[in-house]
Amino acid sequence: MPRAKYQSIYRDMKQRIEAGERQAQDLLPSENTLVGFYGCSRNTVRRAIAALAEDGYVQSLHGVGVRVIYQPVTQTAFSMGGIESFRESALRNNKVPGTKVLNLFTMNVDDRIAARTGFPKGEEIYFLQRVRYLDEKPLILDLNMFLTSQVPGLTREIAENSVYDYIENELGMTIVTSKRWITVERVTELDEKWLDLGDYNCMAVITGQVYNADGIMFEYTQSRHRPDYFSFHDTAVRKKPLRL
Amino acid sequence: MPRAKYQSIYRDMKQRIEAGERQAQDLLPSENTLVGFYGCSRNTVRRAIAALAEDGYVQSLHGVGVRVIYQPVTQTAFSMGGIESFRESALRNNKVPGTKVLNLFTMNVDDRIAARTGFPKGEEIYFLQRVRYLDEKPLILDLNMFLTSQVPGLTREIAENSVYDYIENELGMTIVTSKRWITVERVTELDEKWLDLGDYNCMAVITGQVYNADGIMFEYTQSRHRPDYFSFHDTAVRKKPLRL
DNA sequence: GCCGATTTGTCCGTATGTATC
DNA sequence: CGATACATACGGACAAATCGG
Repeated sequence: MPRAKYQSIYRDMKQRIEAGERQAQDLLPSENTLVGFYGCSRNTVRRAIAALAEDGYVQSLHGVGVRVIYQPVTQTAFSMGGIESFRESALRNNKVPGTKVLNLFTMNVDDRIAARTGFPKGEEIYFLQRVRYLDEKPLILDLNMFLTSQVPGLTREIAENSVYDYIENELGMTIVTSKRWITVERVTELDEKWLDLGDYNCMAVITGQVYNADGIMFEYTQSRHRPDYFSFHDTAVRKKPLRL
Repeated sequence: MPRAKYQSIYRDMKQRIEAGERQAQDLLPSENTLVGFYGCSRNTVRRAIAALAEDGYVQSLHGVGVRVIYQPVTQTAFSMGGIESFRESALRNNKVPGTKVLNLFTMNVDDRIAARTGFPKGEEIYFLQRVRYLDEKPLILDLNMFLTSQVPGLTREIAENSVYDYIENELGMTIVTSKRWITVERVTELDEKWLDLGDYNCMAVITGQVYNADGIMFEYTQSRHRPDYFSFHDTAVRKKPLRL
């Protein structure tokens, strides 16, 4: 699968850390040692290490070594990170995913939608609304808009399973980048109608734009989560000590 | 400041994009062209491009080129991204920051705090609670715990300004990695006491652990945001099309 | 459909700088 | 000071994807 050498090294190192071969605070073998172990150049080892650092698994310490900072997570709520489909996230969290399609139709982008989503006015889009279940509980209200020119042939049946699976495997499109932002918004009538909210009057909302390999924004998403089952994870690396 | 060549190239390219020299959808000059322009090796150009891609400014397209996908953001709410101090974020968002210290004392980590934060039991910590203002409005309730062994000499005065500034510039400690997660929680009495919440019964909560260059988790943070002024941004790159 | 030019992706070897101990 | 380890940079080679003729 990972044809690139640095990727297989990255995966191997990652698995070793997850397996507990190196505990938090331990130093990895030096880069030069790893060069010998994996039979590759130092550049290649460094790429693998850089990828682990981005995942928050290790951190490089100049003149010292590479320290493991990975700690197994204690999972509670449904967590999302990276670009993942609902199905992928659900399975990663050991939940049984379910989907009910509320609406699926095509329409043209008007001024209001153009301003909100960033789609060009006049473009034809699919408008898709779904309720997402985890272990039978309705937790998420999803709104998706796809450019029909980019995602043709979308059906209710596909929407009930994985649209991303369809996009990537059937249409052969490559999803590359997504921009997302998280906000907290008031519950709407739709939220209350389809989800079990108790007395919460807020929802956790993930809004996003997804770009394909052509650099075209082909999807706009809004995912409204029940607050008590929402968790978003992130690891960040401080680049430059900003001076203010 | 950026002594590394690839960083100054990164900054230059970034500024040019922000200045509108290249619009979204445009292709950058090819890597080889940039090698000539900046007088460096191809690897160095590629590092700068990789950094721009992580920022969501460009995306590389195999066999095609590097496409600009940066679009100037329409700022509404207060946004936080990367590892930034409150002051840094506030200034970046053109707001006037203010701080009121509610509590600052030392204590020892008990079982309950150890379980919640990940600090070792028995360690001495600073316990700091603050209200954060933006343009005079109380919007954020901050809770910080610092290992006193790592952040000695913390005073009320420092807490009223930037603790991070103190840590990095006075103590000379380098902040490297942070893990954060975002959740939505019910309002507490403290939230209601110090913030103007209207009838919101939820808060956006950013919880995080911060590691220094020694790989020691020296800070635990909980930042409780008023929902209508909360926004968290993220760009993600899909690495491998997961097969399920 | 094939071929060749262009462009990005991967990998290597080497040299030098810099931080730590 | 010297040894070790990571950081940066260069130059070259080949692979893989894209696009036009």
